[in-house]
Amino acid sequence: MSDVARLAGVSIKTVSRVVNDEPAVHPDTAERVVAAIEQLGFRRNLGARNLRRGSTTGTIGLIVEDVGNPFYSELNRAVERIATSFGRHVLTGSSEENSDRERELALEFCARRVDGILVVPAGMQHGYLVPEMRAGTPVVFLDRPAGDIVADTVLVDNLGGTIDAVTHLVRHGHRRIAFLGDSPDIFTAAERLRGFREGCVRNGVSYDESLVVMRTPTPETIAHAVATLLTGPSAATAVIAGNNRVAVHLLRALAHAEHRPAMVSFDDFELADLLDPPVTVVAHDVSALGHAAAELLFARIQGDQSAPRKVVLPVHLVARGSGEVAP
Amino acid sequence: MSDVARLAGVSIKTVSRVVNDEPAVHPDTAERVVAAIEQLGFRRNLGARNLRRGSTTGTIGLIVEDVGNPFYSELNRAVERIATSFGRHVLTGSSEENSDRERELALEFCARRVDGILVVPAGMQHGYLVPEMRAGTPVVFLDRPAGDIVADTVLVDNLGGTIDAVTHLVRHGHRRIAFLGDSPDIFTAAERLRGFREGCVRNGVSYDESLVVMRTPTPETIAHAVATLLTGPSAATAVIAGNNRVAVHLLRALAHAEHRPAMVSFDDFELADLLDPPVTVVAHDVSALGHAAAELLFARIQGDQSAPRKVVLPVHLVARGSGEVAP
DNA sequence: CGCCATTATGACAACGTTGTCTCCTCATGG
DNA sequence: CCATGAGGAGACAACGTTGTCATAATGGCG
Repeated sequence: MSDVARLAGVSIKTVSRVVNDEPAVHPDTAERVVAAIEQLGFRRNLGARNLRRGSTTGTIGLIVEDVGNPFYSELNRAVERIATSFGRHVLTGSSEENSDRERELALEFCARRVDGILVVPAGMQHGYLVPEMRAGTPVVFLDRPAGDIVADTVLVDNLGGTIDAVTHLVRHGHRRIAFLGDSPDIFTAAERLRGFREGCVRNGVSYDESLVVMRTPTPETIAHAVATLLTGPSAATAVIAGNNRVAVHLLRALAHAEHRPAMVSFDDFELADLLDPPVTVVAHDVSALGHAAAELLFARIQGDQSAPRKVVLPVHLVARGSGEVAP
Repeated sequence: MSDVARLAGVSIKTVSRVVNDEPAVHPDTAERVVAAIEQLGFRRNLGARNLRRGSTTGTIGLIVEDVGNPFYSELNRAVERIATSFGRHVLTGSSEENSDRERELALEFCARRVDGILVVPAGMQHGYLVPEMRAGTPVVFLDRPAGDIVADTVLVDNLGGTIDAVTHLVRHGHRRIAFLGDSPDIFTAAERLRGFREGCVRNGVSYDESLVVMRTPTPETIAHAVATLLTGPSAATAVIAGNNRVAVHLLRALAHAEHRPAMVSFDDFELADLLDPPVTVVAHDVSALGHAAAELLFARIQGDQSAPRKVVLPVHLVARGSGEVAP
């Protein structure tokens, strides 16, 4: 800036006035300054500006499990859309389902003075965020709740959705239903398992623990579950996939089976409607989840001091055929 | 920091020493300082730190068309992985295929003093980046080249891949092949169209412009193209989808047709292998694209001054069945 | 016992901006 | 001809850090 000032023959304050469109600068002076800026390729340093003005940095942090997972990238997009409408940018980070990494990212973002943080938590302990929140960085949890602190949270109806899935299958005559979920350490997985159990109870089907597998979905774990639970004379006649990753691996594991059992997937996923038969899913609006959480975050950023809110978004079962297969 | 200093009864410089793990601080003093930091929830301001040290901000910018598109989110993930290994964070932005928005994002990122920028360009004019690059912000273009400047670029072999697709279809007896591509303003779309034409020539098939549609893929535009080119007695017997968006819309438009023409998609996509018949694709390694571009960017950030590089990554045709349908 | 090297600490400036205050000039009106 | 005020511009401090240098207290050694 001082280079620009020297070249234009003015003080740096005048340059500052020009770049900030402040009034009371003579047009001729402004023109000289603009020319100098142009010539030197000057771009003001936003970091210094924010420091001096004590203003916000104009960024928010988003921590998810994996920005490459279509579920989270849709979330990312929804958040970005809201952020842009508030003139903010988004710093993203993947926790890789590792609570240390989550913590590291969150604290790093705070040190960068983001205006707020959206977290899909990996861990169950969030006490480390209390000082940051007290210091004025709002935090909103989404998809999963905070472990041990009270904070704004936006969830989907995991419990109800899974109950619906069970009910749907039972209505189509199934009594032996398997449940393949993600690691039970993950809130949504545990909650959906709870829904599965509750669904069994409500529908008068005995809950059979031997038909449940809760493990991080990989081609191997799912293939093994298929071999154990969905093969042979005592196989389950229907299966519920606990999330989109499980569903995809499950479909692949079943691709060459002579008979695909009835199936419902929690989470919709692209092309589910084009498979044969199309996959019945418990769908939820991922964009709505991102929107709701981001809107809540910006309300906090703009000073909303009301009590922490907990929002639960509805889900709905989309019957497409795979759940209607007779036992 | 001064609050911490006061509470600990030391100077702020000593606090600085403690938070930076500098030697020559008495253990007792350090302990008092740490306690004060703990008590006040102090977190150092990285913005101020970077300003004073003149060091990098530890962030890189990534501009893509849409962070929610699985293609770009996989790219995002690959970039993040490299960035993390270099201790950097990623600021992302979606240009929405709008060159003004791309420019706005890029200049904003520069003003934030990111260490470098990765751009999947939306526009064809990038002169605006020249001053920034001269000022020391490296820029690497990926998936598409810069419009009117010389810069590092990482592309995939669009031309060769589409030629392969045509060859594959011709080998299976097709002579009337349709091509559905994205808007011809997009480099990759134009390049793939060029590959289509070249493929026709090389395989002795007459290039028929009436079998080509180049438009932003939406359910409507694709349905219209299907009605026009893939229906009726003079319909093409095979079709090439110019990218994953086109492919998905195309599959949906064809879902209820009595007969699905032979098909090859440029870009692989999840579940392509599980459709009936599985979709033959021209696959390229999106992660490799992101990795290569990010590695190149970090080489520049670390001072590599060699001439701008242009990298073209190979693609390979994955035959799955949909391209093997007889005409 | 005095000197020097070492250790521990603080004062101060600087990073690149912007807010506040002050100063100067010139036109206007009485 | 002077008081008034508006318009234009600069000096200076401050934002929260850290690098440089200076200073004070310690201990070892001749």
